[in-house]
Amino acid sequence: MPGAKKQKAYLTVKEAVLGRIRSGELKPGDMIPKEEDLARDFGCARMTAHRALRELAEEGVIERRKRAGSRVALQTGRSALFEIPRVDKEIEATGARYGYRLLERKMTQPAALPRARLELAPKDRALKLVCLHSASNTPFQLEERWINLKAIPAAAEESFETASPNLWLLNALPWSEVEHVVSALNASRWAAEHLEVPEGEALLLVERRTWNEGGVITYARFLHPGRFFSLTTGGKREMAV
Amino acid sequence: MPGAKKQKAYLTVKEAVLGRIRSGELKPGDMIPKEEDLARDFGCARMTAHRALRELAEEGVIERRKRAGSRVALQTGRSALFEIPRVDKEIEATGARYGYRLLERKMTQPAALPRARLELAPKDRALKLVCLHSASNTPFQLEERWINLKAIPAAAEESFETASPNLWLLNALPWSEVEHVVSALNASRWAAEHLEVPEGEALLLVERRTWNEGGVITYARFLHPGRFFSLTTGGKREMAV
DNA sequence: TCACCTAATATGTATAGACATATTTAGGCC
DNA sequence: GGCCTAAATATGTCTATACATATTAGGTGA
Repeated sequence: MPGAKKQKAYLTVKEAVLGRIRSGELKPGDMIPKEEDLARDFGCARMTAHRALRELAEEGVIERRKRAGSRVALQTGRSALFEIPRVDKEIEATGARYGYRLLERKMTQPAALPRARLELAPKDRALKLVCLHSASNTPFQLEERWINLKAIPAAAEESFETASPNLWLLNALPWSEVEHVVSALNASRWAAEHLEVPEGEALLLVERRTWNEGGVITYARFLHPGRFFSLTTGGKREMAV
Repeated sequence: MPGAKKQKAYLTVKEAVLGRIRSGELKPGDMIPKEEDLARDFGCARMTAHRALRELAEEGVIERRKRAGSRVALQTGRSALFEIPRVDKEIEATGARYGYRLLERKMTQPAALPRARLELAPKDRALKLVCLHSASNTPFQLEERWINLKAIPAAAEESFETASPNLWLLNALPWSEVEHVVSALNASRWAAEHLEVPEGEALLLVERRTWNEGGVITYARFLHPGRFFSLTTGGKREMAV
């Protein structure tokens, strides 16, 4: 064919199999030809067919077992992946001006909930910060953060007047594991004032904990007006081609 | 070493590099040895080192460019991945009894918002369903769904009295693309009654659209009491080993 | 019949070598 | 100096082959 351009062989195989699944020719539970057959059919090496199927398995489209072969995955309606956008990038992407303000900074014995999240002993102290992120002077995110000083003593020396805790911690820490939990709650009087919304307004709450080898480093609560913030995924996005 | 068990070579390389990043030895922006050197250092083939680095790149830990080499990724605080659990599985996992009830079913010209989401013409009709999912008689999820009958005429014949639209559509459709949007909103009187929460309570709203080659098949709004439903990710989870 | 062993089979990992591709560097020309 | 070209280089893909590993199927004997 004149217009046909050469494609990566493993993508050719991958898309062919995916196409047969999407068209309905192969239904959930159906067997997929074995690597050897695919290789023969498409005129490629088994390793090439193997890569195609491996990626489909990593994406959850098919399920594979040694000796038993490969089948179309059963739970098509399985978990969707979401992304939490970075606040500053998100704001700047819309053309708005990103603003940051430190509202509170104190060394304190955290309340029961943050203390439990930080896995601290009852009398331990932590650094509490409250910050407001805004887009062109409109409040966008209210951040409450507790930092475990035993994990990063250096944080006690930092004012956080201009640098957001998030950025500072990213530079200060070598690496870490993260946990996120998303839920909804009604705006307290305090949150409502800072976010400039009515009391009781529905807010999206993102809680984040970050770990080191040593234990929990920081626990943060991000509050967003529901109308401003959403997590999105998918959107007719095709597989990477 | 006596206790040392043989590990997959590509994981040995992958974890070694990841360890140097986590320990802080390699910081964001730092160069990573080229595949050839890693292969020599670890006594493996270049393909093996290649796979280790490829996976790290797929996970976003490092960034790679031809000729320019590989570096530790800059934005460590980048997007987190979330999972939306499947309602029925989620409920049954807690030991509770999953319940489903159809509250409403009618053929209608959808309101402006759902019509726009379905990308329908002004006079087009769609099938509207309202369903309640519950866990041991406690309302858990209120589902409003619109189905594009031009995309699946067969839906008009289905009562949906016992089978939830989600399951029915999964069986009826060959394959599809999906978009999700998550946000928070205050419970309307109507939603509050069905979910048995006070009016104005913060709810988590998940909107979902599903596509075919033909276009949008269905648009659904899932409402959850904020206290009941949360999306989680991470949780000190280590890389797949 | 059933427990157990063995063979067959499909996927999983590893290797070495080849060529393709993108990008930077260096050289040469004006 | 500025611009173009060519070489150098690191990653990306592909092949062919080999062996490892998990699982199923079949057979064997108590």
